[in-house]
Amino acid sequence: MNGGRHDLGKRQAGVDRTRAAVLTAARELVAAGGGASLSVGEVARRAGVSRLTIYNRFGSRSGLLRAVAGQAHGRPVAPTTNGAEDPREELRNRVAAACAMWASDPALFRALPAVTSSGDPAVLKDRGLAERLAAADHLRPGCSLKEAEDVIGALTSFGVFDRLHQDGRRSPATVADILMRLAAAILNPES
Amino acid sequence: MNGGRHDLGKRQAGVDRTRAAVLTAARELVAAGGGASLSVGEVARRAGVSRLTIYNRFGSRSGLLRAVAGQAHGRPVAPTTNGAEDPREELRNRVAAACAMWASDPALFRALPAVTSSGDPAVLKDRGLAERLAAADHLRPGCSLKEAEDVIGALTSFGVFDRLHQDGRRSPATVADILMRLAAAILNPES
DNA sequence: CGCTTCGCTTGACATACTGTATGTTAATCT
DNA sequence: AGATTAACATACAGTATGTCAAGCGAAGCG
Repeated sequence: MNGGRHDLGKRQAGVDRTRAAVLTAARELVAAGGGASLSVGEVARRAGVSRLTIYNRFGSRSGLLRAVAGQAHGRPVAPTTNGAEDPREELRNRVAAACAMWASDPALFRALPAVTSSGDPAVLKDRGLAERLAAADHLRPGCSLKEAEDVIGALTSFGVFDRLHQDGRRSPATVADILMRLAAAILNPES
Repeated sequence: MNGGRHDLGKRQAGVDRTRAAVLTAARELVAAGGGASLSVGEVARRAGVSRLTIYNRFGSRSGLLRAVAGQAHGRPVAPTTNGAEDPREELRNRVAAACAMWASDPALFRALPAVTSSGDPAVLKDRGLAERLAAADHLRPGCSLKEAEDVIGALTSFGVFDRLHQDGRRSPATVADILMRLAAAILNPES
């Protein structure tokens, strides 16, 4: 016996559609500002499903919000432009990718931390980037590996982007330029 | 007529003590992580007052949390070391003051935005600082006034400090040094 | 001293949300 | 056909926020 597990077959499509509808509704409501004061019933009403269905799919209110956060942080906007030969080029790609991601739905990312109660989970944790910069001798003398990592993490965080983005008055590309000028503080000035 | 207002006299001390006890209890509970899931009853129990007293003082749960945020952001840690003659020195003081403030209770500031649902209210808005830097020709050529302001705001935000502070593994002074190196990106390189 | 004011308390109450339990319906798979 | 599963409705316990009414006690007033 396969554990009594049934093959859902055609019904799986309906299940996925239901799950997607719930996640979309929850994401919209979170982005609309109702982050902390979001009720499961409201999500159910907007998604056109029963409240119990949400509990069956996601277990609890926290589970639902965690799923929203996971979905938001898991969708890469840029086609993962890694693999550049020059680590400094990789850094620029990394900064640009972060800006593009945050710009894709600022309201959502602004409301998410109030919901997940765990700081930005290092959306794109590139621990290797700082090491590659150091290996290529591109780090400013006296700048430790840990400092480089933390500075990159801080500069690519949503909070920094959001302040520089200014509700769209600056383009994501302009923000990325500013961030790269700031990131120069950890780079080797010569060449 | 003074509106029939009674002079509280000695009782005013008790009122202030009650208010302070409530605010302290709420601040501790918020810092303890119960930011979003904080109940008025829990605060009342910890403060040793009635739940209704909190409603009388602060009107509502939101009012209480707003009072906590206002108190936290309103207490200057450094004796407002403004008035330096060199704007660049003023910038350093500003960065150091921000670091000292955030370091005074990181857990509280970490939990606050999840509660006030309004981003950091620009704790120390020094609009004049960027203008003084520009007037003294200390801004990097091509760096607009708005960019300077926003970069200063971003670098002195709690989120950036918290990432660099690393739960105390870096001292606030070290964090301030890193931030000053980053801030050099908006300063005029010559002299 | 009598009286009033005002902060604070207790108790009860209406409403809303979370999470669980029970049972039903309809669709799909074996 | 029979088993299985997603989704449904209803009801329930527990807890949260706010509101209302009545009362106590300390400090002020005449």
